[in-house]
Amino acid sequence: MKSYSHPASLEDIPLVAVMQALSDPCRVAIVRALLATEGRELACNEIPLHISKATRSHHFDVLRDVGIIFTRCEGTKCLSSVRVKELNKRFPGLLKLVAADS
Amino acid sequence: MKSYSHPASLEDIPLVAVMQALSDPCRVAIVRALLATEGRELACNEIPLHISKATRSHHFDVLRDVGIIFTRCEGTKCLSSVRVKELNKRFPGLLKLVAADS
DNA sequence: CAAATAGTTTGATTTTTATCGAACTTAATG
DNA sequence: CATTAAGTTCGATAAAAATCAAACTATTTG
Repeated sequence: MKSYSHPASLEDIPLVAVMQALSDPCRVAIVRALLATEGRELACNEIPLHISKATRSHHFDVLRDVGIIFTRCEGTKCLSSVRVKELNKRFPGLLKLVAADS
Repeated sequence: MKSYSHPASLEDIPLVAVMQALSDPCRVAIVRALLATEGRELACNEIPLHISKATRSHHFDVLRDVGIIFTRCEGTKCLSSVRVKELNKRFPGLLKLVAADS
């Protein structure tokens, strides 16, 4: 079973790193889709994106590496969710910004 | 006399564009320095950065293009400030996030 | 006016990032 | 057990971004 490595604490994540992670339309779409489920987890391919699965996998990596999402495996699926509480603590206002329609 | 073009309204600026602009440490340093003056303007070279003046000029361009800063010329200097009001309207919480020590 | 100051522009280079296809792994399922 | 489903990893490519030196422009100042 695959398992992912996540930053334990968001304290050491620099702001620029999360900005960089959120500077791609696909990744913002992912985060928004996850936020829209109100806590439910989503598998990678449950989010409609016009990219290959390799690229999709890459974008999830980027989001995971900076602590924006948490991913766990279940069977052949990997389910992700936004690390809402921790993000709100570390970067208050960020998620609200992302969730806004803009 | 040089003059700059600024986006008139921030309405059309996508979130990802400002995220991208703020995903560089130099640029975040610039914005923070400007915010720290509480409304006063700063010339490009009044902000300590370990980069050439060409690169510096480039970073100001990027910030200006997405509507984060406003620049006007006075003599040989170009004075910049953060478009606080407009940013707070368009992206509430963003500047607070940037200003935070992190 | 010559020199200094402040910044821009250009052209080149390097680094980073996004992207994909193909081969692979792991788990569920007929 | 063969197949399908869901992702990952690799290697390659292409696009975007950061960086600089050098030459340039415009303005102030001695």
